Amino acid sequence: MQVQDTDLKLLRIFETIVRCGGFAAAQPILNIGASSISEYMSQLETRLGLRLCERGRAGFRLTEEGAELHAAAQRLLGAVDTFHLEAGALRNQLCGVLRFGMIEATLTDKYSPLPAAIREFGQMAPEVRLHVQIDTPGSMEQHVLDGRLHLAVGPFPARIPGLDYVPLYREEQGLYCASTHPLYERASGRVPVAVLSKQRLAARAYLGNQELKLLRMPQAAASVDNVEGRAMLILSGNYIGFLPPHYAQPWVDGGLLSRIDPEHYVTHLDFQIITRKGGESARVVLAFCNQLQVAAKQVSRATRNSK
Amino acid sequence: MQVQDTDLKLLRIFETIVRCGGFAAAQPILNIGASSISEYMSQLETRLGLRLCERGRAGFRLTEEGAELHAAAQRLLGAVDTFHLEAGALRNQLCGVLRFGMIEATLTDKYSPLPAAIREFGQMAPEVRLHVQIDTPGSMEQHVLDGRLHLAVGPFPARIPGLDYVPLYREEQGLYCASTHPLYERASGRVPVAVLSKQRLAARAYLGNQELKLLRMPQAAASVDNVEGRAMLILSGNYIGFLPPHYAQPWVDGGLLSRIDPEHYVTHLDFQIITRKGGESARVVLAFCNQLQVAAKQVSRATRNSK
DNA sequence: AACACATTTCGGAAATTCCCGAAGTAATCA
DNA sequence: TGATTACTTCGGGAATTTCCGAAATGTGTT
Repeated sequence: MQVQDTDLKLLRIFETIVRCGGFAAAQPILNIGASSISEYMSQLETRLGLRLCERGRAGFRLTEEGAELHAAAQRLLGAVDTFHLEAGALRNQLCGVLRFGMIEATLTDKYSPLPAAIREFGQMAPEVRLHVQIDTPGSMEQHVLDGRLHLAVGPFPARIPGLDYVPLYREEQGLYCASTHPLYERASGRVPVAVLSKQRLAARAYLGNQELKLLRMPQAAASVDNVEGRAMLILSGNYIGFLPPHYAQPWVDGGLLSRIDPEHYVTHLDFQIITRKGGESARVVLAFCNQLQVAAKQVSRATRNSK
Repeated sequence: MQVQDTDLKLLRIFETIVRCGGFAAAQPILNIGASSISEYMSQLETRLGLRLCERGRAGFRLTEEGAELHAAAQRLLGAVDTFHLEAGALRNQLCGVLRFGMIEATLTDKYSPLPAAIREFGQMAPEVRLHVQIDTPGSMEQHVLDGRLHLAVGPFPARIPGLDYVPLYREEQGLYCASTHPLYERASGRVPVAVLSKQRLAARAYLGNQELKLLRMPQAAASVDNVEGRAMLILSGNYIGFLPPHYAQPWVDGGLLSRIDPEHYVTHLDFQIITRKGGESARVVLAFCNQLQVAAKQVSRATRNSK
């Protein structure tokens, strides 16, 4: 096989099919007929000498090799986007596709600088298209390292050499329990650590044992990196867990959740920007990082004033 | 502009032209007519909206943007090669283009594991084509980081986070002066540091002040990363400097160079393999690294036995 | 068994790409 | 000044690519 110029098109088509989860779903997006899609896919498989996916009436499923090739294709297409950004920068134009990652449940945080930064950046560089990906910190670190993402925003407790970290803002984290939980009645008052440490905690895997140490627990009863999943476990009444207040508020208002001892159990998650070290970042990436930092400062100033 | 599939071909052509140093020289290598080359280049320039090079009877010269775009193109083409290696590995075949870098003047070193490793690797993976680049350590570090090279072999005194270092072998370094140098007559005997430190040293920039410290010198009289250039300065009679004995030997035999106090001024350069950290290295890269290590062990064993 | 659905195969028309040679231009060399 | 070199422009034919629709295939569903 030879990765020739034409193969880029095949890879792009493959990537879209995977993203859509099947030929049929990709058809309107690729805007070509079903027969063409089928032909391109078998062409790609022939070139690679690999079966990439099972398909047919039974449904669409990537083979193991298909999944790996998909990751490799994303890295390559990421490199193409990076080239595009760099070429645009040489023309003193900001254009191309900026790929960035963020963790979920930051949308409802009114202190998040992301919306403001995106608005400003969009006005400054209307030619730049954004590709946003919602993912876990660990996965985003990987993707920034291998070029699939240009940058990512989230809490990154580990410090990976090869990445640059820039502090951005903090998000408050409160400890919550459900109305059906034994602690619910006494939640608003003082709750000693000794009591807490006997509870079952739904912890975040990506924070390591940070949460456990704070609550003096030996181990987590459950670990979920997803906020929605964690909220579900807490709402079940079997677990306590940390949530961002802005996310928990609707349930607190509805009487389904209560914050446990807000005086004593406040922690903060430090949100950072990560970018790849070494590879001379395209100007667009720098511009966006800059916008993020400016927005973060504005938000924090506004917050202080309103207090 | 859009980086479309076709543009990869244009970039490849551009890269070849730059490597050849002109349209005319690239013509036989690309195997297409002069008119086609000209058309492709203006097509690329139009797409990018940039003038990439000056050409004409006056000679070929990259513009500033052209040079930057060339680097960006190399990174992109490097990513394509990497994809190719990864795709080949999924098929359990070792194929594609392996890009590796080395410093000059290791060819004449009979203790270098490179020739043996390349021979073995070539038999093991005949489908893999090698792209070899001779460069300075600093530049190779950069190129491994940004994906233009898969690995490099050389002395890397700095430890850059984001790179993996594997020790490979050591190269002896002797201190030399020319027959026209004041020290020549007494070179073979004991030469105190106090005398040496008054000499003018042709040092290697990439070693920092490592050589200077050894000789107790405040600063280098000249710095050249190139062995040939350093040899030239030493042969001029105005400088002393370190050279690998295998490289200096022909001049020593011809009475033009002499090694200074070999008993006391022996140093070693530790050659290492560098690869990129994090990006899951293609199996081919790992296989080649492995071959290098095996060859290094064999060479060192053979050396010990012959002593 | 009949049907619906997702994909594949096939043939072919339209569009595009590839690349050449001939003629032209501009700068240097003799 | 004229020859030479290095590239550019233009026209056009051959080859390839692109993509469609019609028919075929195979597999779950009813």
